Amino acid sequence: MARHLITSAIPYINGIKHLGNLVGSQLPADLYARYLRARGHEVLFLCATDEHGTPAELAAAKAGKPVAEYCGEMHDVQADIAARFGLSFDHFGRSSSPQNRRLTQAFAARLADEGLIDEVEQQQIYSPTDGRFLPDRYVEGTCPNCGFEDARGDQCDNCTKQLDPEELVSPRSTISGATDLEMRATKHLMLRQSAMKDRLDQWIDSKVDWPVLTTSIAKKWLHDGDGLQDRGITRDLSWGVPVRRGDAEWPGMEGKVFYVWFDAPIEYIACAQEWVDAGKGSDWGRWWRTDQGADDVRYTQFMGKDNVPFHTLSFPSTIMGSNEPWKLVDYIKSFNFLNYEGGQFSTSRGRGVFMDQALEILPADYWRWWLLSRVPETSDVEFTWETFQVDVNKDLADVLGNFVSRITKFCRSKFGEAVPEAGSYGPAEEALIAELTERVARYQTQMDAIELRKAAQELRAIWAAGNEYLQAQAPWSTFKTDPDKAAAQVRLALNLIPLYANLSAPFIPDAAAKMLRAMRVADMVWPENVPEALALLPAGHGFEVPEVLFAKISDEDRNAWSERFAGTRD
RNA sequence: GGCGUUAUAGCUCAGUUGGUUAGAGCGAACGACUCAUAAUCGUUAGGUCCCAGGUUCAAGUCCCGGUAACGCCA
Repeated sequence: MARHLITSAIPYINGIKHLGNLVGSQLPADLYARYLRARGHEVLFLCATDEHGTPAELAAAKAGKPVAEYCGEMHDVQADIAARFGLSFDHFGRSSSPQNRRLTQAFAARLADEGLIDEVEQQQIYSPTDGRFLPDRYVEGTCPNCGFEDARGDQCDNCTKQLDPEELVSPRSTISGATDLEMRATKHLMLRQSAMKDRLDQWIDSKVDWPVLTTSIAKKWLHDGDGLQDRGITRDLSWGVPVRRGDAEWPGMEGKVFYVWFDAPIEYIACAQEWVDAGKGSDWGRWWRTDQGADDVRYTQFMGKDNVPFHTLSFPSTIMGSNEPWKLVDYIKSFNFLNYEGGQFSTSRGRGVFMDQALEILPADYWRWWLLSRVPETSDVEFTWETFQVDVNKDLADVLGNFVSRITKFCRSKFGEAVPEAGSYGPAEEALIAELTERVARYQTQMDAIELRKAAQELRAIWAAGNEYLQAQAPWSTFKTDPDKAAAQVRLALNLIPLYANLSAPFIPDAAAKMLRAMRVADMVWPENVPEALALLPAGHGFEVPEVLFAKISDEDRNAWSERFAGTRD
C-alpha cells in the first residue's frame, strides 16, 4: 500500500464548466483516485475553485453581486455539480480561503528572501475617479482601427483587432464611465523564473516517463526565444490575495493583489489545510512536507495542455525557489482538447454541453464512460452526438447492460433467483477464468500507467468476454440436454457481474453500485485474485434481476440534443 | 503577421527508441444463435499512412519544401 496525492487543475469560478473542461482534468483525476482507493492505497484527492482575478470581478458585476458573495454562491454550485458527477474529492476547496491567503503571502516572503523577486516600475492606465489602476478589460473606447465605439481594452469586438488599452481613442473606465484617464507609474513584483531555468531544465529532463505532451510544452517554454521569462505576480485589483511579505506590509505594494496564477497552484497545498480544518483529516504535513513524511507520497497532477506551463515551470519555481521542504509533483498527466461537432466548446457563446445540462439529459455514468474511454490523451478528440449515441448504446447498453440482463433473466426462468448449485467447471470455464486473469492484469497495468484509453479498451474486452462465453457455451441449449452443466455455466456467468462491477466502478460508479446491489453484495472489493473473485457468489446465493442498467439513446433524443446545444446556452 | 500542432480504413482514433503481410472500436456486407435492452457471437471487405524530394540496408515513423485544417500570441 502506498500513499497517493492527486490534484486536478482547479476550475475557474465564473460559471459552470463544459465537458471539455471536465474531461481535461477533474474526471480523469477522479478515475485514478477511485482506482487507487479500490486497490487499497491511501489517497488524498484535492480540487478547488480558482476564484481570483478580473473575470470573476466582471462576472460578479454582471450578476449584480459583490464578488465575494458571487464566488461563494458559484463555489456551492460547482461543488454540487461535481458531486452529482461522482467526482470523489476528499476536499473541494477555495483559492480565496484564509489558508491560501496566508500561504501565498508566506511563499512570496520566502521567494523575496531568496532574492527571487524583483520590484519593477511600469506605466499603466489610472482612473482618478475610480481611485484605481484599470486592467485592460476595464477600459473601453473607440477602436483606432475601425472606429467601433465600444472596443475593449484588449480587443475590438467589431473588427477583432487585438489592442493595448492606451491605443484606444477617447478611452473610458467601464466601472464609472470616467474619461479622465491617465498613465501613471506603478510598481509590480516579478518572479525571477529565469534564475530558476537551469534547475527546472534538469528537473524536467529527469522526468523521462512523463507524457510527451507535458515535457514538450515545458521544454518549449524553457528554450524558445530568449528562454524562460520572468513573470509578473501582482495586479492592480481589489479581489485577490493582498500583497504582503508574509505577515508584514510590503512597501509600495499597497492596494495590490497577487496575480491569480501565483496563488492558484498554492491552493493545492492550502486545500489540504482546509481539508484538515474542515475536520476531514488530521495531518496535512505528511502529504505536503518532505520533512514530515511526504517523501513517501506519490504526487500526480491532472490538467489540460493549456495549464502545463504553470505546473511544469511557474509553480515548481515557487516550490523550489522557496528552499523549503515542500513536496514536488512526481507525475504530470496532461490532456489535449475535446472539440464539439467540428469546432471548439465555447463558454462565451454557450456552444457545446455544460455539466449541469449534461446531467439534465442523462445520468453521470453515460458521460463518464464516453469521456473517459475516449479521453484526448494523444491528440484532440471530437465529440459528436452521433458517435456519442452509437458508442454509449453499444458499450454500455448492448455489451455490459445486456449481459447483466440476459444472464440474470435466464437464471431466473430456469433456476430461480439464486445461484444454481449443480454441475462443475470444465475446460471452457477454466479458459474463461484464465483469460480474465490475464485481462485484469493488463487492465491494472494500464490503469497504473494512467493509460486511460487503453485501460478502457481492456475493460470493454473484459465485458465482451462474458458475452463470448455465453454465446459459445449456450446454456439455453445445454439446459435441454444437461441441466447440471447449464447450472455450472450460469453460476460462473452470474459471478462475472460482481467482478465487472468492481472493475468498472472507477469509470461508472453508480451502475457498478446497482450491479452489486442486485447481486446482494455489500462491499466493493477489488479482484486481486480473479479465480477467487469468480467464486464470490456461492451456490444458493440470492439475487434480483436489476432494472435496465443503461437505457439506449434514441435517434429522437440525439437529434433534439444536437439542436439544443448547437448555439446559445438556454 | 509571428509561432505552434495536426494530416493513417466511410467515422473516431492506436501505431513505443525507424525493422517482417499498417492495427482497434464503430459503421458496412454475410453468416450463427434465439437466454437477453431487435441485444449477442463469428467471418469478410475497406488504406499510394496529405503531396513532392532527401537520409538509410530499411521511413507511417527522421530531415527539407509545399498544401490543407486547427490552435495560440502580439
